[in-house]
Amino acid sequence: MVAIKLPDGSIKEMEQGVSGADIASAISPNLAKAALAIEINGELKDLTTTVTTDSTIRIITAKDKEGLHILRHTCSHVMAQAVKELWPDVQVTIGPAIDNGFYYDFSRKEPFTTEDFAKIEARMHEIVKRDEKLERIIMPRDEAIKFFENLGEKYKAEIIRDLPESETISLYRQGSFTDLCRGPHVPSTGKIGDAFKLMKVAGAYWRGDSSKEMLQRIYATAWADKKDLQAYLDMLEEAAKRDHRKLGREMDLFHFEPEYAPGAVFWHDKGYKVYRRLIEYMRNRQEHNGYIEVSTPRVMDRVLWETSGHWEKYGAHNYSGQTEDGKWFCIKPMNCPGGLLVYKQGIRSYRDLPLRMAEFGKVNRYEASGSLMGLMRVREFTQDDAHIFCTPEQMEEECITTLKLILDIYKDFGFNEVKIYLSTRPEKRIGSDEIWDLCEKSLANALTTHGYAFEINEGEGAFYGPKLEFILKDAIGREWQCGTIQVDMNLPSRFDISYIGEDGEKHQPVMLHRALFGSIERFLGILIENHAGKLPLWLSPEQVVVCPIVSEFDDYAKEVAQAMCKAGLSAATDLCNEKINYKVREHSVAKIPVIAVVGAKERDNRTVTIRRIGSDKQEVLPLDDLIKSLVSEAQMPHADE
RNA sequence: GCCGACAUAGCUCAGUUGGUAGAGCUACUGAUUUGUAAUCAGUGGGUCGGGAGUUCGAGUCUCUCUGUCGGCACCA
Repeated sequence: MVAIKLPDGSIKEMEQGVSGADIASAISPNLAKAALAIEINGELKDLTTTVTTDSTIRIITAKDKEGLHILRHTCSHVMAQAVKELWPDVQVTIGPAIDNGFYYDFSRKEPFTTEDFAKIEARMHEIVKRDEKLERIIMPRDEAIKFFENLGEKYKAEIIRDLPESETISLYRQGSFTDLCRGPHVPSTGKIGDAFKLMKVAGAYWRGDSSKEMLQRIYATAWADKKDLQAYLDMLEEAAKRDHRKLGREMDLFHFEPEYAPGAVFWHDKGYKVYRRLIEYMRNRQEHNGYIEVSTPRVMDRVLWETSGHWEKYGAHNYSGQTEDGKWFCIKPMNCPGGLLVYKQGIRSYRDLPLRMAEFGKVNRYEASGSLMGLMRVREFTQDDAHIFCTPEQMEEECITTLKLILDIYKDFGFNEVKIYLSTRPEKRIGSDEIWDLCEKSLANALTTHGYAFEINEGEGAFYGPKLEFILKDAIGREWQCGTIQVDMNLPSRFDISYIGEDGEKHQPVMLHRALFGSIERFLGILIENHAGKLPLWLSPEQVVVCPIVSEFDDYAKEVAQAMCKAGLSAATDLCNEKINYKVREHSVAKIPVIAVVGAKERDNRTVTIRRIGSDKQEVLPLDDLIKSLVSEAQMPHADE
């Protein structure tokens, strides 16, 4: 007998060799039906796995995060099976579960079309109905390679060849389809249900390597039930409505000129107001947190980037050209050399450190055409950049101070959930392993000792040093990378900067790069999507529009708007000859935060009826009170620090 | 950059098997003076992304360039 410990703490004595399925049945028939897998001593296993020693177990269903993941993974096998049944000459590669669903990469000459989706889905439903058992097969490596080669599946054979010798080779078979897979999987295809949907087809490189051939990836979404599926589809629809490119046009914030300036923003009056407001906010926060601000040239000699090492790595992505005198200039892709040259003016003492040097620098990078995306990825953008020069001893504290400032600033924009990643040394890098060890450790230490949770992004650091990355979660759960703090062990030596220490000797300072918004353009895009265009009052380019019911009240409307403007609000009037319904619709679409309506009642009582964006409630307020409360609401956070 | 889809009026889109471009909204003009998401009527607006080819004839077919979208790769 073995002792089976269940999640509620109870212990069941069961026969040795009892399977996960047996345990589920012993607990309840409903659980047996819902069971997808079993967790034995923290490890996820197939339901057919037998328990031979005393163990703590948990039966996994589609209600569990892990269960859904397994269901999606099996669903990807079902999709591959469907594709193989329909087009036997297609080769299969990999098909993992991902957030919200799964994908599978296929190798096939003809492109899959969305018309094929209906066929594939129909076949998948058929396979689910067949309720084929998934069988785990362990195979010796050579035999497995031969097995897949005989099937003509060269990608699978390649994967097995590259697996470490120690790895057990497991295959999963359902009906006529067998796939190389670690597992675990649901016991039979019937468990998948019908809450899945093929979403899109896209290209993807074999093994994620752009030098290798391109495969066809089919993305699909899968859920425990139809209700969850529908909720997900609704969320996507909601996200599409928030698309900043669409809202940017509707709100008259900015536009692009794909022909003349691909990937560069033309800010309109209103959009530029928000842009300036963001800088104003950041400038204020920086000034109160010990920063100085500089401005350095946008066009500088290419030699600077050769010195920094960036030319070698990113030369092709720079905008540059030769002038008549034979010099080769470069539009700056980053602000660092400018900052360094400012630092190098005069002799720095340890007393000057930490020196926090900010710059709202406009930079240009020739990003790959396929990577451009609205405001989120552009070829010309403004960094809220800063370089912090400090002594090695100050580094940890500077990191923490900066980190605290970042989190505090995000809060002002309503982002309370922020993930922190520590990105460690990439394959291609400079600097000795000892220095990398030191920098990575001190970043990790700083986080741990101050109680910040973080995850490691293996190999994702910059070539010159590790970095912390800050990822915001927006109102509909999407994640956006914004701020970063980077330790630079490259530039201080390459530009030979120094400070005079207490000992009277020259020392090399540590250099930190940090950006909190990251790019003003991108951050603004994120704000638009997060708020679905309904920016908070303090960021809104137009805060109030005053609409008279009929032209008789134009004068009062003007008076109201004037009083508001005088109080520092941005208020306009809409005196056009339209019904109030039309005006309300018009300004709601334009996302004006406050629509103020005035008619006889209002004029006679010196009141205003307001309607806030996103609400259909009306509120009547005395003019003076309204102005007072709007002025206070429109106050920029920390304005009075 | 790579794979796929797409590019028609300011915006959203229609345009049958190739036969010479259409709607709604916007804009403009007029009427209407209206109490919380579209008042009515009229008018204007397009070398169908650029270039080349096939054809008697191309928005429609082919090639090419540019760009956009969805991914991949990249992201100092």
